[in-house]
Amino acid sequence: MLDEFDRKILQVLQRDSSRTTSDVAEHVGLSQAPCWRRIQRLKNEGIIRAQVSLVDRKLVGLNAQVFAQVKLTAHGRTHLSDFAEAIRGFAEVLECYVMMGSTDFMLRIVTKDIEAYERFFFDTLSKVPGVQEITSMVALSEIKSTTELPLAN
Amino acid sequence: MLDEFDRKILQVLQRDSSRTTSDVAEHVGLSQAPCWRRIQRLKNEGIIRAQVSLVDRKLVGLNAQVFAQVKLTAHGRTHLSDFAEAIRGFAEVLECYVMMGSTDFMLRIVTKDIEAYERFFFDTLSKVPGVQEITSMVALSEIKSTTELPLAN
DNA sequence: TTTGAAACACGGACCAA
DNA sequence: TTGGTCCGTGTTTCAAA
Repeated sequence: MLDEFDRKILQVLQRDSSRTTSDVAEHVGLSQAPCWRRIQRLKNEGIIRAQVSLVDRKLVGLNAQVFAQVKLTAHGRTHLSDFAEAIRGFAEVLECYVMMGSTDFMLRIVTKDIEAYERFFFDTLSKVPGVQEITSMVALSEIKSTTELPLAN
Repeated sequence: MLDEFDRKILQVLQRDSSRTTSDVAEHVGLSQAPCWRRIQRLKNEGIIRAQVSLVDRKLVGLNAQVFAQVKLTAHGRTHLSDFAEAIRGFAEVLECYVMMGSTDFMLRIVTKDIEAYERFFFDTLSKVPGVQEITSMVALSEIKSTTELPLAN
């Protein structure tokens, strides 16, 4: 579905989407027009989902990062979409995955500091209907954090 | 450090950075030139770290997502930067955080399928010097996944 | 592949609050 | 100091020929 050109285009753009079409074209070994058409197609097909600015977490004062493992009650599991809906509404939760195994969900949560997490934990997350147990794991520092998917092949 | 205008600009751009300066300006209640100057400043100060395209993981055939908790040996912990260096070199590892508490690291890993993860696990991750124990947690589905930091205030 | 019109980024000059 | 309003130049997009 993706040929070598597409992959190279995506590799460039998921590193820096501010580069011009001709710049990308030169880098992947195409001329400007066909490269532009490919990028359009990748956008139309949803393969390029969005083009966003990445903001430095620390520089805007969001110093706390916590992973939370959430278990639902038996009743909560039968109303999973309610839980999902609630989670999507929390700006502090950047990621939430349904997990295989003993814990039901894995969340990555970002707040100003640990006190702010504590408030989010007690006032918001623990009050979501169906939540049985939450295990919080505080991240101390970041070794790697990227949005680049591994597209090499 | 960030006033109301800056915050609004960042909110818009971390959702869609393809919008034009005048478009952003109108949205935040500024005119084009001062808005442009602010965006430049945010880039220069590193608050806007990068501008990237987000690629749909499933549509490019990366179907497996795994969280791995890694513990190091006592010796490994004294050579933490070697471990960090190795991790940064693995394209499959999108995120890696140093954790507080019993597990040393939390990794988010993306591969084509579970078999590919298995290979990465045995052939690569478990062979990194200093690694003592790895607990793998497979993610089944995604409830939320965003790069938008919570900037409301 | 080339071309061209329209839109846009970029950045200076200058004034007003 | 920061925003507003001009202005021009050069680049980029995008859809034609």
